[in-house]
Amino acid sequence: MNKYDPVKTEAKWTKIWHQTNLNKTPEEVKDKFYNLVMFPYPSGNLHIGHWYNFAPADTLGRFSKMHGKDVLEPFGYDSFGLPAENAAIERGLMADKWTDQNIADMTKQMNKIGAMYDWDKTLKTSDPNYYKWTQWMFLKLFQDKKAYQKDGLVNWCPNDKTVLANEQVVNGECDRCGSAVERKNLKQWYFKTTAFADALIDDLDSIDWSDKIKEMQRNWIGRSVGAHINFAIDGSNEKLQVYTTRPDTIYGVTFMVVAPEHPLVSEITSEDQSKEVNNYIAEVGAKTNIDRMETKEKTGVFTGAYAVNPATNQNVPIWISEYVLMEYGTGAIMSVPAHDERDYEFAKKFGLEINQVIEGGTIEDQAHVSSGKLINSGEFDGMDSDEAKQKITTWLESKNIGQKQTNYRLRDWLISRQRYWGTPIPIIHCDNCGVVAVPEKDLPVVLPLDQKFGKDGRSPLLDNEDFLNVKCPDCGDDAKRETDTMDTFVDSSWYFLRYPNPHYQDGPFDPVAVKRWLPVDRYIGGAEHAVLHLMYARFFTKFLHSKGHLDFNEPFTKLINQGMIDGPDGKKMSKSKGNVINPDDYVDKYGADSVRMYLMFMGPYEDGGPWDPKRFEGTHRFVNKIWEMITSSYSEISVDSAVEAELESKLHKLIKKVTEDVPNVRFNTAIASMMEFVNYASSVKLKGEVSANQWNIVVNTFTKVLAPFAPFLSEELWEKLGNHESVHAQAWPIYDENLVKDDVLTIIIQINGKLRDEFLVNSEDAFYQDELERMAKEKLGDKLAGIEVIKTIVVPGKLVNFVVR
RNA sequence: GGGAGAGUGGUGGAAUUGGUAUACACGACGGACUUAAAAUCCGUUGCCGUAAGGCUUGAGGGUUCGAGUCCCUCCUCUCCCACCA
Repeated sequence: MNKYDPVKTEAKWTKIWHQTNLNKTPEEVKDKFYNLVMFPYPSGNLHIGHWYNFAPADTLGRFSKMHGKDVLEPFGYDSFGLPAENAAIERGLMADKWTDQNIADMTKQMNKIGAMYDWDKTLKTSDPNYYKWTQWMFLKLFQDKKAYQKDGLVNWCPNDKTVLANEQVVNGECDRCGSAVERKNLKQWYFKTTAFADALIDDLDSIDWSDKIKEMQRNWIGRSVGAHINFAIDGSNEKLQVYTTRPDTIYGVTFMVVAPEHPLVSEITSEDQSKEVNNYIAEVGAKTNIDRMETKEKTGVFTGAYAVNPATNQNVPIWISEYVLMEYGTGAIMSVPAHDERDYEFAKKFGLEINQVIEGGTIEDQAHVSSGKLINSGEFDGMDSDEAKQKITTWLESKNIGQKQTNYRLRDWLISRQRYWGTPIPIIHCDNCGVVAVPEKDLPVVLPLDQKFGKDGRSPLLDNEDFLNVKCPDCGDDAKRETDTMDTFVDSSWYFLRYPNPHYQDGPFDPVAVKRWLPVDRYIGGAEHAVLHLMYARFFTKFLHSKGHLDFNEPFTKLINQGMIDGPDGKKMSKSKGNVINPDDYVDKYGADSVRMYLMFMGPYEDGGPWDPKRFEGTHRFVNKIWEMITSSYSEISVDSAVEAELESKLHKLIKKVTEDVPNVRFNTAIASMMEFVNYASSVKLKGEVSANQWNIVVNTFTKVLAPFAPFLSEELWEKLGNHESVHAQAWPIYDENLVKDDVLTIIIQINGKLRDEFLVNSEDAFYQDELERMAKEKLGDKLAGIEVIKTIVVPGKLVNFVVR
C-alpha cells in the first residue's frame, strides 16, 4: 500500500502551481469575488491563529473560484508598529531590518498553507511606495479640515511612551501593553471621525455583519438625542450650558453639576468656597483613569454659585463633581435627583432637594428613572414624557434658551504617536507660516532607516538633523518637520483599496481596478477589531466617498469574525503558560491539509476553541482514509444496482450539503458530511458493489468536492486519477435535484406525539394522506385496538400522529 | 448598572418552516492482527433497567396533535460597554 506523503506532495505542487501561474488573479472580471482576510502584523512567526484565519478563508476563495467567480485573494503585511521598535531598543537591531526579515520568514511559512495567493498582489505598509499614499490621505483630510491639531487631555501610555486613541484604552489600560494609562494635557493630531457619526451608525443597516459587531459600533458611537439648555447664573452674565436627554424633567432640576475641569468653575466660585473647590480640583486632577473608575462613592464640592431653573425660576446650587465628564456633552448637567440614579445618590449624600416631576415610583427609596406622566410641571402636567420632551424643547427654543441637540460618545480619533516606526505625518512647522502641509509633489516624507535607539526609547527622529531641518514650502525660511508618526491603524484603514493594483503610481489606488473589485465581498478577521480597524476603515471609506474618490460608501459588504484558538488546556495561548501550538510542528509531520481540515472541522468557525491534539489525529486519520479509498485499486465483486443508485444519491446529497454549507461558513458540517460519505463509499468499495465505471465517476467527483478544503491532497489524487488539468481549475460539480430526493421515505408513527413505530413508503405515495393513515393503522395493528382515536395528524412525507384519549 | 449572545452525552459539537434529539468526530470499552507495542481494522457506547419498558436538550411553567426550536419566570456562563447626563 502506498502511503500519502504530505511533505513530498506539498513541495511538488507548490512548485508546479508557481510554474503554471495557477493563482494569477484574472484581469478580465465578469463575476468578481474579493476575498480578504485582515492582513497580519509581521511578528516573525506564523502561529496557529493565523492558520485559523487564513486557511478556512482560502477554502472559501477556492470554492468560489470553482463556482466560476473571478477571485481576488491577496496577502500583505501591516508592517509598521511598536514591536519592531521594541526589538530595536531591546536588542539593538534596526526596526526596518527586523521587519523585513520577519516578512521573509512569514512569507515562507505562509506558502505552506496552500492558499491561492497571487504574490504579485502584495503590499506592506512600511514601504515608501505605500506610505506615500497614507501621507496623501492625511493631506486630503487636512485640506478638508478633517485632520487637525488640538490641545487637550489625552491618554498617555507611560510604558510605550506615546499617546493613545480612545479606542486603544481598555479598562483604563493600554490595549497593547496593559500599563495604566495616564491623563496628560498635550497638543495632538486628530481625525474628525465624528463628522461621519450619523453615517457610521445609519449605514450599518446596509451591510451584512453580525448583529453583535454592529451593536458594538452603535454603542461605541453612542448617539443620543436630547437638548442643550442655557441656565442663567445668579449675579453673573455668564450662562451655564448643559446637555440633557430628559428635558421633560426640567421642573425637577434642583441643582447643577459641572466637571472639575470646566472653564466656568474659576469664574463662578465664590470666595469662601474657593479653597475647598481648588483642593477638590487638585485631588481629582492627580488621579489616573483607573483611580477614577474605582471611585464608587459620589464626591463633590459646592461652588457657592447658583443657577436659575428657567421653568420654576428657583435658584439652584452649582456643584462640581468628577462624575460629570468634561469630554462628553457640555461638561455640565442639570441634576434631576428624583429621576436619575446618579443625581439621586449625589443629592442623598449632600442633602440636596429632590422634587418629583414624573408620576410613580417610590422616591423615598430610589430614583424613578422610567418615563411617565408629568406632575408638578406647571402647564405640562398630565403630559406623557415623550410628548413633554418635544413640547418643553419647543418652549425652550421659543424663549431662546435651548434647542434640540444630538450627542455622540464617539470622540475624534487621536492619530499622532510619539514613535519612530510609523508613517511620518507630512507637516512642517514654520515660525512665520505656522503649520504647513508638505506639498503633494514632495511626498513621500521618507522615514530614515537604519536608526539607532537609546535605552530610553526616544524617537530617533527627534535627534535626526537631516530629517528635522527643512525649508518652509510657503516662505522658504528654515523650518522643522513634524516628528510624530501616525497610528498604525491609519495605515490599515485603506489598504484594501490598493490590493487590486498595488503597483499603481498615480494615486493611492487604481480607480479602474477599484471599480473592478471593490467593495470587499468577504472580509474575515477577529472580532477584537469591532470598534478599532473596522470603524476606522469605514470612516476612511466614507471620507473618500464624500470627496468623490469612491462610488461606494461601505468597504466590507459581508464580515466574518472567526473565533480564537486556545491552547490544549483551554486557556489562551501564551509563551508563559507554555501552551502555544506551533503549526509548523504539525505541518511538517502531517501536512498542511490535515491542519486545514482539523481547523475547519473542530467546531463552528465563529466559535474557535482549544487545539486538541487527539481530535487533530482523528481528522488526520480521515485524510489518510480518503487517500487509501481513492488510490488503492477498485474491483467489482457483486454489482448491485440498488447500491449503485444509493451511492449516486449519497454523492449528490453530499454535493448539495457542501454547496450550501461553505458560503455560510459552516465548514464543520460540510466536513462531517464528507466523512459520512467516505464511510459509506469505503464500505461499498470493500464489497465491490458498483461498477468500476461508476466508482471512477464517484471518486473524481468527490475529489473536486474535497479540493477547496485540502488543496494539495486533492490535486495529487486528481492527477493519480489520470487528469491533467489542475483540480482547482475545475468547475464545481452540480447536484441533480432528482437524485437528492429519496425514492423511499421513512414515515414515523406517533401516538400523542411520541414515537411508536415507523414504516417505509415509496416517495410517490408519501403525499396521499388517507393512504398514509391507512398504512400507519395497519402497521400498528393491535396496538390501536380498544383505543379511541380523537384525531389523526398526517404530515405528508413525514409522519402520522394519532391523538388518543 | 446597561447591551448582546449562549446553556444538548464523558468531550468538541449535529439537528429545513416546530415533525425520528444526540449526525460527524474525540475518548472509553470489547475484539482482530502482533512475541509485544504503535499503527490499522471490526464491534459497542445518552441515562436508568437483565429485559419489557421508562427517562432525557440549565430549572420551572405555558402554547401545540407534537417543543432543543415559539412565549413567560428563574438560574448559570461568555463577550462588549460602563458615572455618557
